Amino acid sequence: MTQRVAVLCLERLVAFDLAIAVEAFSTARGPGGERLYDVEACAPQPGDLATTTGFRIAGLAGLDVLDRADTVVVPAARSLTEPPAQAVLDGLRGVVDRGGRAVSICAGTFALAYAGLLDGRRATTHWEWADALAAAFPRIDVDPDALYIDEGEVLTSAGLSAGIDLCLYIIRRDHGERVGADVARAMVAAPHRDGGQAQFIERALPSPEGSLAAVRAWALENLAQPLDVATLARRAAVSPRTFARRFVAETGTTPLKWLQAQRLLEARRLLERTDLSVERIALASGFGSAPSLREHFRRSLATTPTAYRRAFAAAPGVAA
DNA sequence: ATGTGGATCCGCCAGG
DNA sequence: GTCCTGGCGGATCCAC
Repeated sequence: MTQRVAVLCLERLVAFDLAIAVEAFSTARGPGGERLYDVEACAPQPGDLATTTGFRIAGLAGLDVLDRADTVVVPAARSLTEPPAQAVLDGLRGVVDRGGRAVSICAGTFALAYAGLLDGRRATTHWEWADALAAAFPRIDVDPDALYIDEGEVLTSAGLSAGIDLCLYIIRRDHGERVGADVARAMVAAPHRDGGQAQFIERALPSPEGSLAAVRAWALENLAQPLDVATLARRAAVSPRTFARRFVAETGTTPLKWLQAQRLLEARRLLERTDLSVERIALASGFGSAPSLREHFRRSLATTPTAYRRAFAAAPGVAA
């Protein structure tokens, strides 16, 4: 049941990206406190490796780790201005060919690109490298604005902290909202970028001038009722046009998309932690009807609310 | 499955 | 000249 995660380190590694993957996956715990991922860092040559920040990293396993990995994560590395060794490319492709998945953080996307895993697919990378990626690999549909992109067996993320978002997303997809939220809390990361409720609870400082954070917090408390841009704009005391513009600037997404993402998270939370009917949960999370909730589940999670609950609900007797 | 009315989004532009 | 605002129109998306 424990999934094997290999973190593939290449010369002149970005240490932060490595740490993201290692911390996130090795922090995830099941209901009994057991590790859900077995994380191992590897490199083309076992042993040690240079980072971009002066020090070296030691104790890395060899590429044979890839042969038994369910997931391979590639952090950024400066050496990726050139294609990695053939054995690295073969290893990456091998993971996907065996039904595993390949994940990249930041410029690690280049490794997946060199391996041909991104041809005909959407992908993202650090904004600073997006143009170079698109130029070098015309068959890849590069989206420089996305935080991360899920193409099923291949997932890519933008720079640095977007790697945290992606790892949390994967954990949440594998093991449900609750396990993801626990990892986020342990890492003191936002459970979902600019989403989730915990980050707004007992906010110590007043929101910065002009910020819409207070309106988002209010929206989170009122997800069950119909919310439209006009209503939110009125609460922010600006025109709908200005509200929409600021919203995108602050969150990187549009009001409706954000709202739907928050409602989906709430629905997942309720499915995992309560026995409420799907209909009740649909109403409580603001989807209005069970069919609407089902449609959103199908589109975003490729599953149904009932199947989701069966997979992720806390075992009976486990405290909520 | 398809259509329809309404909301949303986004480029554009004028005004402060 | 610059930045931000807010209104308009059309394409698109969404819910029913």
